[in-house]
Amino acid sequence: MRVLCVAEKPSIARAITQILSGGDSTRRDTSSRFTKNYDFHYNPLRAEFTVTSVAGHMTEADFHGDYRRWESCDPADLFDAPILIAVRKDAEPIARNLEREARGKDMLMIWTDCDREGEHIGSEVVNACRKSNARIQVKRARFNAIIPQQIHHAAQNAVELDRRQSDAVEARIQLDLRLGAAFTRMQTKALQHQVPDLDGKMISYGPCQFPTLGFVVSRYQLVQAFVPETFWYIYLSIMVDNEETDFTWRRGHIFDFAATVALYEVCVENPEATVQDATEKPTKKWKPLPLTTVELQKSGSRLLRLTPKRILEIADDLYSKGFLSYPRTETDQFDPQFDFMTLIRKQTTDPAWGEFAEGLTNGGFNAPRKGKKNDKAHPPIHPTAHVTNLNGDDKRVYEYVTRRFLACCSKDAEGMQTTVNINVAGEEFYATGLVIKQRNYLEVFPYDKWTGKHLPDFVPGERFMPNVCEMREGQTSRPNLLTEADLVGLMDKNGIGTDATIAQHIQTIIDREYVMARQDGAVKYLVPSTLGIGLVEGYNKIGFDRSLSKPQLRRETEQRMVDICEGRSTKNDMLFQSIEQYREVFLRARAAFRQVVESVRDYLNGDGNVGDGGAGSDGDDNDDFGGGNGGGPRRGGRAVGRGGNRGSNGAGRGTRGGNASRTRGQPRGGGPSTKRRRPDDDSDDGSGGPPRGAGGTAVSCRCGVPAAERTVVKETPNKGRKFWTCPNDPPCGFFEWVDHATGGGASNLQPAPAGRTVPAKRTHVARQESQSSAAGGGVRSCRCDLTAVSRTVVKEGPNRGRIFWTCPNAEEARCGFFEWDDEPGGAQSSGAAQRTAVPIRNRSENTSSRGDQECFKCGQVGHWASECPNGDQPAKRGRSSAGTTRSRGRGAGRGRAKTTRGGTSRGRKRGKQSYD
DNA sequence: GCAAGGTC
Repeated sequence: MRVLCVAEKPSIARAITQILSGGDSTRRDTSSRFTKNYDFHYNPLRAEFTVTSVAGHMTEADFHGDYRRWESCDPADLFDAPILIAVRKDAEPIARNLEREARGKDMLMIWTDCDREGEHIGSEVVNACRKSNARIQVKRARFNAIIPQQIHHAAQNAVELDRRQSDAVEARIQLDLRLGAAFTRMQTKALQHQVPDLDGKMISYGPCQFPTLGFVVSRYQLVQAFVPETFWYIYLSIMVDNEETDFTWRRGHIFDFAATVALYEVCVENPEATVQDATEKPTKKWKPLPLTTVELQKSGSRLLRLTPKRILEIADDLYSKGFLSYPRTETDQFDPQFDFMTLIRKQTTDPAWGEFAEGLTNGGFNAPRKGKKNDKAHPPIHPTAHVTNLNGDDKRVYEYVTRRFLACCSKDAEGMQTTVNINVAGEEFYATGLVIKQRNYLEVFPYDKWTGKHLPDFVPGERFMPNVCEMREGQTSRPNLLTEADLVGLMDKNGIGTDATIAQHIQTIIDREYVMARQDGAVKYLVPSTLGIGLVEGYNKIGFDRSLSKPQLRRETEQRMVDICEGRSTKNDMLFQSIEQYREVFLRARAAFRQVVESVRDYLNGDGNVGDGGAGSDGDDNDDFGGGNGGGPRRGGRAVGRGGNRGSNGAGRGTRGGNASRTRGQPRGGGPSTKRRRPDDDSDDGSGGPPRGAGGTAVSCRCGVPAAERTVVKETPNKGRKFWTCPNDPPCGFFEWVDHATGGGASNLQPAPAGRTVPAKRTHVARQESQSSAAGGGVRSCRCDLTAVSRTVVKEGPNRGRIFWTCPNAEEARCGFFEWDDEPGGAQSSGAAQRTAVPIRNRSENTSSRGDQECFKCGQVGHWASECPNGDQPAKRGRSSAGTTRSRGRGAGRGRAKTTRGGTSRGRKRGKQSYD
C-alpha cells in the first residue's frame, strides 16, 4: 500500500516522519520553498509512506471578477455577489506538489491539526489530491501531541474527515468576506468623502476587529466617566506585647459621613474593645487549573512579559519539536485516563524541579483540578518531553508550562487562618492572621505568592483599650484602562477570534490606528484613538439591538457554526440566516450613517466628549503615562486625552494630622491605658451603643426581624434624629435614617439562575448563551456593555439570598459593575446608587477579587503591590502610615471635636464594592 | 484598498 500523508505545516510533517520512520527516511525537495516530501517504509502497516505538508489554508475566497473592484457595485450587492474559491497564489506550488504526489497512491491520510480549521484544511487537501487521483481513499489521523505513542496510534487508527466541521468553516469564510467587504467599502467611502481629515485612510470593518475595538473604547469611557466617591470608616489598632494589630471594621466603609460619625462617636465614648472570639480554621490556596491557550497567553503576558502573539509562536515551536502538547486548546481538565506518571517521570532529572517531580512520583501526586471547559479535541497544555538545551524566552515558556503542569499534579497549599473578632461599643472589628503549614504546589510554582501574617494570641473575653481609634476617609479609585491581557480575556470570554487570532486582531486595530498601545512600566495599556472612539460611538448612536461594536453578532455566528458541526443546521441554512441578518444591519447602518460621520468628525476635531484620559492604575503621584503627552483630544490615529491628572484622587504626600486626634488609648473622659484586662475583670460593663428601640415597627433589618428605632443622642448635627438599626447581637449592620426609611432591608426575592459563559470558538462544542434574568425582571448591562449576569449572595450574612447583577467577564476582566436586583439599575456609578438605598454595608459580604487581598507592600486592601500607591512602605497601617497619607480633618470641620482627624486611605479597587 | 482563519 502506498500512503500520502499531509500535515498542516512543514514542521509537523518533519516531526511525524521522524517518529514513524524511526529516523530512516529520504527527503525530497518540492517546488515550494517551505515544504519537503519524506519517503520511508512504515512497518506496522507494511506500507510505503510519503509525508508532506501544506502551510495552513491553501485556498482563498474572493468576489468574482468585477465585484473585486471597489467602484464596480453598490457595497450592499456584496451580500449576494458570486464568490470564487481558488488556490492562493503563494500556495500554488504546494497544491501542485499534492497533485503530483497523490498520483499512484492508494490512500491519502490527513494529518492536519485536530480542530475545525484543521478539518477544513483537510478538505482542501482532498480536493487538490483528487484532481490527479479521483479514487484515492481518504483517512484522517487524529493526534494532539507529537509523541511517538500518539503518532503511531493515529497512523494505525485513522478515522474519517468530519464534513460538518469543514462546512462550518466554509460558511464562516463566506460570511466574513461578504460583510467585511461590504461594511469596509461603505464606511471607507462615506467617511473619506465627508471627513477629509482622514487623508484617504481605509477604515476597515471586521466582525472581530470591531468588537475588539468596542472593548477598548468601552473601558476608556468607563475610566473617563469615573467620579471618585468619598467614604468613611473606623480604624482601630490594639497593642499587645509590643505588637500592633490592625483591625478592620466589619461594616467596611460607608458612603455617608453623618452615619459614620454617629457610629464613630459611640465608639469613642466607649472605646474599650472586648474580644468576642478568636477562631482558627484550616485554609487553602488552590493550585492552578490545567493550562489552556488563553490562560497561557494571559499569564505569559503578565508573568513573562511576552506579548500573547509571541507566547503562542514559542509554544508552537516547542510543540513542533515535540516538547509540548498542542498549544491551542480550550480544555482545562485532564482526561481521567491521562497518563500523568509517565510525563512526570520525564521531569525527575531536571536540576530545578526534578526533585519536586520525584516527590510526585513517590506519593505526592494529586489529581489536577477540573476546570469547566473541554473542547473535546485537545488536553490542557503540558510538557511531552524533558528538555535542557533551551535558552531565552523558549526556556521561560517551557519552564512555565512545566512548572504549571507539576503544580497541577501537586496538592493545594495549606495554612491555618486565625480570625479575631472584637467589639467596641457594639461595633465589630476583626483581624486575620495566616500561618502557612504546607507550601505543596507553591514549591514548584513561584509565580504564585502566599505570605503568612502573624497575629498575637487573643482570648475571648479579653478587653483592651485601643491603641488607635480613628475615623478615616478614603475614596473609590479609578478603574484601569484595559491591558493586553485583559483584552485577551474579554475576547476569549466573548468568543471573538480564536486562540490563534486573538493577538492578531489586537494588532489589527492598532495598525488601523483605532487604538494605541501604551507601555506603562511592565504593563501595556490600550487607549482608543479619536477615530476609534468616534466610530464606536457613532455606531452605538444608531441604536442597534446588537451593536456592530459589541460581541453579540459574532457570538451568534459562532453559535450557528456550532449548530452546523452538531448537525442541527446546514451550511446553506446558516448562510441564509446570517446574510439576511447582516444585510438588514448593513442597510440600517447605511441609512443612519450620518451619525457615524458626525461622531468621527467631532472626535477628530476635538469636539467629542473626550476628557482627561485617566490612565492605568490611578495612584498618588506616579504619573502613569507621563505628563508631557499633553493635550486633549487629538486627530485620528492619535491617542485621546492624557494620563496623569486624576484630580483629587491623586493624593499628594502630605502628613497626617495627628496631635488633635484622640488616639493611642487616650479617649475622652480620661481614657484607660492600653493594659490588658482579663475576662473576669468586670469593672466596666462594656455595653456600648444606643438603647434598643421599642420594636414592633414596619421596618425590618437584614436579618428579617423588626428593626430597632434609636435616636442620636450625641451632640452632632444629627442629634435628635431617629435611625433604624439591627436589634440582634451580633447586629447585621443594617442602618437607615427613619426619615429616609424605604421599608426594610430584608429581601424575599428568590434566587435566580446563575449566569453562564458565552460560546467558545473554533471547537464544535456548544455552550449556552448568557441569558440570565433575575426575579426582579429585565436584564441589565454592565459597564463593558455586556449583558450582566445575576447572582445570588451565598455567603452567610445579612444579604444571603439577595440577588445582584455583575459583569459576566472573567475575574480579571470584570468591569466592577454591581447592582442589587431589588434596587433600581442604570446608574453609571454603582456607588451612587448603592449609597442612596443601602447606606451601610456589612464588610462580611465582601469577597472582591482584589478587594479582600492585601497589598504585600503596604498591607492595605484594594490594590496589588504592583499598583501600590504607598511606595515601599512597610506592611503596616495605622500609625506607620504617618507621613504618607493626607489629613482631611473632616470631623473637626463639621464641628464635632470628637471626630479624630484620620488619614486618607485608599479605597477599594475599581471604585466598587463587591459582594458574593 | 475589504474579513478571519490557517502558517512561513
